[in-house]
Amino acid sequence: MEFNKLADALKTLGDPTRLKIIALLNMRDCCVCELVPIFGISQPSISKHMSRLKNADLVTEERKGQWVFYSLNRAQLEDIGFSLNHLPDFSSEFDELAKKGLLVTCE
Amino acid sequence: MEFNKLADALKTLGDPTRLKIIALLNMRDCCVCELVPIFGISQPSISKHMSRLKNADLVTEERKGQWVFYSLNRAQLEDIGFSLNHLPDFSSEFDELAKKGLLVTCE
DNA sequence: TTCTAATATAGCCATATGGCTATATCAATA
DNA sequence: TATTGATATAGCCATATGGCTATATTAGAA
Repeated sequence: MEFNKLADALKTLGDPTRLKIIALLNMRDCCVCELVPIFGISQPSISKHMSRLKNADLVTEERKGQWVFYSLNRAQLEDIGFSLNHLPDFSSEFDELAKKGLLVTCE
Repeated sequence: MEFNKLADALKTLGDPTRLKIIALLNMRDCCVCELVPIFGISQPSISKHMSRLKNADLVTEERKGQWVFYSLNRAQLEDIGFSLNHLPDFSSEFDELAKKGLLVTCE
């Protein structure tokens, strides 16, 4: 792992929105349209965050039909020495989504 | 650990200069006048970085005579889930300092 | 007390960043 | 094919950031 890439990965994690996205992905893969109502910011803003996370190799993407699902790259998180165990539990966000019928289940 | 403080600590680590300072402090406590020649940036710039690291509780300071020595706050690094084991070895920087007679030893 | 070395603070500037709206792209469906 | 829903990209704007110089502060030495 090149040093500047390590620093960039940490900087990328160091934004509250992106860090919470990481915490959410730790529980369940997500697509952009699920994250938008959770954060209450615009779809392009979420897309930009995902792009940045992807660029730092912290997440991977997989298209499923019209959705793009994002997953944690746990190997990369391991490589930069970051442990997910210290992140808060945001599972209630998914309960909220489910209540509103906004959970996207695929396959 | 409050979530925004966690994010701020990661963001603070995510600057190459500060991350290298953390790696250096992992080997040996340092004062500002040692870090200046290592990084080749101005003394106020180093001071500002130390101030930011201190503000994120990542380091502590202790004045010893005219010097201020900075130490890692290992408990805080533990709390944010960051492991020092993945940082490169920068011990040669101290060898260089020693060669130039710039190592500050106190007590 | 006066001078010097180490450190911190103030304030400037160019760049990066995180939000936004508008628009393009891509996949599924009518 | 035409439309609709999901996502990405382009480009704007206000704020944060990391460098700098100038200056203040603090501690030790002359």
